[in-house]
Amino acid sequence: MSSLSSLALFSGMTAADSAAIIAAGHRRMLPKGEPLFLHGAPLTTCYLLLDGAVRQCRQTPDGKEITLGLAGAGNLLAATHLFDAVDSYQWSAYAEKPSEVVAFPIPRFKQLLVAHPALALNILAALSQQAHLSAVDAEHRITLSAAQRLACSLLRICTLHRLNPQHFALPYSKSTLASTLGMEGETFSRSLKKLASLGVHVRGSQVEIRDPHALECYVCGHCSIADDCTTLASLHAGACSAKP
Amino acid sequence: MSSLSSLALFSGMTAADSAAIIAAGHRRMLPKGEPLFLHGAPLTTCYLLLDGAVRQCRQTPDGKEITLGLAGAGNLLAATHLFDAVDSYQWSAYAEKPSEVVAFPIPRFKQLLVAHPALALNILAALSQQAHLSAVDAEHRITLSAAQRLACSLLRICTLHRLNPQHFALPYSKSTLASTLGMEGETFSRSLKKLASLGVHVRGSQVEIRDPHALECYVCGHCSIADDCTTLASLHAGACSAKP
DNA sequence: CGGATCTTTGATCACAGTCAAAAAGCGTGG
DNA sequence: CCACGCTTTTTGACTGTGATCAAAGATCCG
Repeated sequence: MSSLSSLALFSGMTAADSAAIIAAGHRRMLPKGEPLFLHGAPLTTCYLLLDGAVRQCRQTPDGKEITLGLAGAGNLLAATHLFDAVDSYQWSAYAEKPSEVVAFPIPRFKQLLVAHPALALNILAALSQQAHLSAVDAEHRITLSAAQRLACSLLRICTLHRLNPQHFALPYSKSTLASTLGMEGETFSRSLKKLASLGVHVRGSQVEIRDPHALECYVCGHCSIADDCTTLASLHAGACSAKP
Repeated sequence: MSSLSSLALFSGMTAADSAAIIAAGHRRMLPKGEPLFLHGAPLTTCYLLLDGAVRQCRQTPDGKEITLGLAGAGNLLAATHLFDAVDSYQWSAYAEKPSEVVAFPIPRFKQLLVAHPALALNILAALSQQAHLSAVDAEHRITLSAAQRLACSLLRICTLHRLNPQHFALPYSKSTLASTLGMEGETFSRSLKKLASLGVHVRGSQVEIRDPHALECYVCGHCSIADDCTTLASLHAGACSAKP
């Protein structure tokens, strides 16, 4: 990794400290599609994702799969289990792209938490933010249509990856994105169609959002947390705007 | 309150310590229907619910209300905001029944956290558990039908309130329960009908679950976290079984 | 070029939301 | 004890959305 210090997990820490923490784990490459851990397996290790992407999911007894979320570089995986009183993984994690992780035995990582209070605080902040996001997500599933959720997701992708909404490539396959949004591939495809009238044009993985503001009106006017939406805030701040 | 020590928040602490914590806040009675705090208001206070029930909810700009959850005695309200970096409440809270709360100014409460590490750990455990529950809930909304979610909720009510499934009274109005489950009153009513064929009989607020095990099969066979379901575990342990 | 996977399109269906109206509870006051 | 008005719950008819199944197009990669 070029810069560990850019990871939120290490914010407010010295380069020496973050390097020492990384050194306490084992680096490992994970080919695409490989599991990092499996639902129900004994809980031994938590992982810091340095590069790539990991999909976390769960299966019901009757065979349906639910995608819980997609983790990117800088995310800590199975972090909630540090404070949980469980002894097995509560879901599975698979590499969505070839990924690089650092594996920490959980007891070892707990020692690190004690030794580095800033690390513990960063993790708490991340967990809290994540809880926030999943609450927003749950609400979206109730109040928004599939097309609106898709639109929200497109905007979020732009801000998160610092992409230019006027022209960018989807960072994941459409079916992966669909499952992240909790919808079927067919619905995803049809929803994209609906957004065409709002100036969203798609060819393959290339996306063009003619008027991000129009999309925003289409979505955020129905969202109860629009006031505190980080995506919205950075859109307005021009974090991913093309026009200089 | 008869016994503070029975609250999960104070588990592992001396009676003197928990009394001292309580003494740091202001006790207050809240009549039914009154707001405890409102979405968007400046974040000043967190609350410990000693008795009664509080419904937490949010409104979308176009007027829909989403119930986030129902808190009972022993719950800490706005606790996530202790670790969040927000300065206003992210949702509203209203007394569902006449309730008794202890109000803590947030800076004061943070001091208490430092002074009583056990308190901080209990709160973390509660937050973690709550995150877990809301994840389960989100999944249920995707994978289960309204009738199945209702059945799950009935079983959970029995275990949580230590009620006898063969004969108990609903602790909240049907419309409140419906909104907790994220469904309309009409759907709730119709779903109750569907459960009749599984031995669930309702007259007014009196419920009779002839065969809890049958209900369990109806629900949990489709749930990906059935293995680790606390409701299920206590059902099997006979925590609320009538037969001695 | 050929085979595999991913995506789109079409047709159909089931579920829960909506609107409207009837029925059941419930507390109040005569 | 009953009649009254109010709220909550139930029932009915209808609608919209997204899931499902099936098949046709794209796209990718050897």
